[in-house]
Formats: sequence, C-alpha cells, structure tokens
Amino acid sequence: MNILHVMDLTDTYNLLYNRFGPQHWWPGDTEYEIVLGAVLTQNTNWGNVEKAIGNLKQKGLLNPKGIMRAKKDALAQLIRPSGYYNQKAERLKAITEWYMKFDRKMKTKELRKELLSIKGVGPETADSILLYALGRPVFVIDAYTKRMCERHGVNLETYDEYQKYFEGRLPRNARKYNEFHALIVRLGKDYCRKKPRCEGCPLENLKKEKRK
DNA sequence: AGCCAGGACTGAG
DNA sequence: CTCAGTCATGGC
Repeated sequence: MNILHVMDLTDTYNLLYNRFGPQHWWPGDTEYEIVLGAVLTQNTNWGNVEKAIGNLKQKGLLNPKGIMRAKKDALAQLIRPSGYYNQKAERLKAITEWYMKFDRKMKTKELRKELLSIKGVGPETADSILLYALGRPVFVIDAYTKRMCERHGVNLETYDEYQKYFEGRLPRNARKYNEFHALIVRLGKDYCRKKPRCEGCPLENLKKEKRK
C-alpha cells in the first residue's frame, strides 16, 4: 500500500457530473434483470449483454423460474452474444438459486458474504448486485476505477483496499455511489483505457485548479 | 486485423 | 500466495 497523494473524490465527482451529466446506469426493467446483467457483463461489452437479455426476454425466460427451468445448454445458446456462454449459463442458475431465497432483511455485509460464496460471483459482481439491484451503499470497484486511481498516483493492492479508499472519503449514499461509478466508466471509455490516452482528460483540469 | 469490453476461477510453482 | 492461462462474442 503506497499512496503518493490523495485524490479529492468529492471534487472529482462534481467535475465528472458537470461534464457528463447523469448516466442512467442499469435502468433494467426489473431488479432481477439487473442481477442477471451483473453476471452477464463480466468482462463483456454491455451491448452484447443487451442482446443476451433480449433473447431471454423473447423466450419468456427472464424470470427466476424460467432460468431454473431452462436446460443449461439451451440457456447457453440464448446468451451466446455475451460471451463465455457456458460458464455464464451455470452462473445464471447459481445466482438465481440465491435470488429466489435470499433474506432482504439481512445486513449488507452478510449479503455480500453470501454472494461471494457463490461460484462465479466475485467482488465486483457482488457489489454491483448490492448497489445497482438492491440499492445498498457499497462502492463498486472495476478496472476503470483502478486505472483512474493509478494514473493519479493512488496505488493500492487489493479490491477491498480500493473500496475502503472510496467509501472512507465519500458520504455513505447509494445513489451517489451508483452515479460516481457510472461516471468513472464513462470517463474511462473516453480517456482511460488500457493503452493510456489521457490527452484532454477532464481530471487534468482538476489538478491545475487545485494548485492555484 | 487486432484490441478491448462494466471478471472470476483454476492450477502451477 | 501470486499469476499466467482460460473462458468467447461482437464492435470498432
């Protein structure tokens, strides 16, 4: 753990929001659709996920009973466009088993533990479900978030360290966590991919203004 | 024609 | 425990 300097996350959020506006992330028709989307989008372009969800909806399978009733191979063919379709077919069934009988009154920490025990559900997928489907205040860390931090001198080791970094510096507000994460991805698509192309990145302006 | 996308699991060392 | 390999389609 080696923090060179601290980003002002509130300033960063405000700047991104003023620049890009609300992102309307995960406007899924139902809570369950968001849960499935969280699995389907693992390392996958969202456009491909929409095709897979569209196929499920067309077959009337976009509900827990439908997913459990469908054969794994048939399910796999329907979600083909989202890639990794064999593993994702199993993961959809696994997350659905959890979804049908989880206790909504459970504390966020316990729910997270449950989710992480499901095969195919890692920290980002678990947190996406908690935040975007269930409205719990957990900050979602993804590749874009880490890249943004690293390019501004914040180098942490693990997922949990990054999460604590954000949650510790922002008010505990699910709606803002939601919007902030979406804005970071929006920023990343334009300026913060694997191959650095930071020219014109709005966050550069932030640095300059802070120095005055 | 590569490179990349809103990751997670497995097995080797 | 770290980490390369694996899973796979579609858009640009």
